[in-house]
Amino acid sequence: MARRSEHSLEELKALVLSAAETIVIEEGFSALKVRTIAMEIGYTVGSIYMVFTNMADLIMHINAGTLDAIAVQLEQAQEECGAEQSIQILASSYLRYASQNFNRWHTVFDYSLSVDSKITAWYKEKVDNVFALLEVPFLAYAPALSEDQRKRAVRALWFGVHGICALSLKGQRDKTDIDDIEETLALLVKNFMCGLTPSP
Amino acid sequence: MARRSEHSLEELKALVLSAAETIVIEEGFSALKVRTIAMEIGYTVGSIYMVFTNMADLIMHINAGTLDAIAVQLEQAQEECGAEQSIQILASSYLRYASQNFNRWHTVFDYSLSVDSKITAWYKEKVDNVFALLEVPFLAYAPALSEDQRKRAVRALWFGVHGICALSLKGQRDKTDIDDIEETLALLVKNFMCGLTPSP
DNA sequence: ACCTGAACACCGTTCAAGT
DNA sequence: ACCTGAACACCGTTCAAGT
Repeated sequence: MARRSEHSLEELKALVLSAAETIVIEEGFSALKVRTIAMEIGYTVGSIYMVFTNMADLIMHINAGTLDAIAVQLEQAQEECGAEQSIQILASSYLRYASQNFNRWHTVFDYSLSVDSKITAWYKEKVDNVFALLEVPFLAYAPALSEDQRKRAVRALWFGVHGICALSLKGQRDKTDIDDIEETLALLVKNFMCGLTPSP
Repeated sequence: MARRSEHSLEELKALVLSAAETIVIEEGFSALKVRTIAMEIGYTVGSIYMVFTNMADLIMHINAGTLDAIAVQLEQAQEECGAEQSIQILASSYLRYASQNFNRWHTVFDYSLSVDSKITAWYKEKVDNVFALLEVPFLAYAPALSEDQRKRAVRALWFGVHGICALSLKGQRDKTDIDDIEETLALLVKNFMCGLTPSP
């Protein structure tokens, strides 16, 4: 065989990425294997290494797509309302995304721990993009804060929101569970915002 | 060979667990392999399966020890002071443990995701034990809260504290980094506590 | 009864060989 | 130039065989 040339390298890369995303979404990160991807797209294992340097590279691209999807979800959630409610809505939206796309969402944080400083600039940009979305309502809520103070406040609250999502979404996830997590999330946001501006 | 009988099964189990803990502490979870453990204690792979049903079982025992160590660290940190400062100290102590024992600490949360509802009662008890420690200062700080409200507040703040530790401790961890994380942690705690009791 | 170690069914990655 | 697939160096787990 060899020399099929049915797809360009770019097309092949897209095929691999798409198949890999489907596997992660449907079966989770632990089900992602080179041989499975190859079978799924009708190529052999070697071909995957033509378009991705290794699994870590492929996973980083999967996670980049997830970060984009998270940004889209957060953008869509924006409404005309007060700054505190904006932040509440962003937190709820983040929880909703994490809950409805658990495997995909989880892979982002599962993986970045094993990367060891190989995070590229374009990837970091996608992370920053999500954080930039979160900063907006903070600017409206507490305009008196310095940029450093605001960035720290965003980090504190958002890492906190993520922590609640991550640790809460481990067990079974039915509708009542999600409502309960959302209530915990709302408590964190409410208390935090209250402390951020003692005299509104 | 065979029939060495140099150690009882209990002693063997302790040997395996101790060697495994050392590997996790020194090289991290990803370096933990049955063959390495076996070599380290002078037995062969098969012996490990005499005392642990599989790797998941062994890891759960490693994590149980880590949870105990966290509880000890939090207990030792207790001081004679106000309730809010107590919580600040607990949060700092948790960060200190996570930072100084990163590999071991990280394994607890790395792993529990892949367990799939196989968490035994005695393990859950160790988790509850840590949470019980955290509840104490909340009882002093906001005695008016119902038990449900207090438990939710503890979850909200502590999952938040954990989130900050987990996401912040990924990059390089030098002393200035830790100070920065501690400041973020303190902001979360301060704001949260302020919101918890609007009129103290 | 205790312990071995070969065997099995997996992994990710490479690269000489084909067209 | 593109693609294969055998080969390599790993994994966790099992279990017939030894003493």
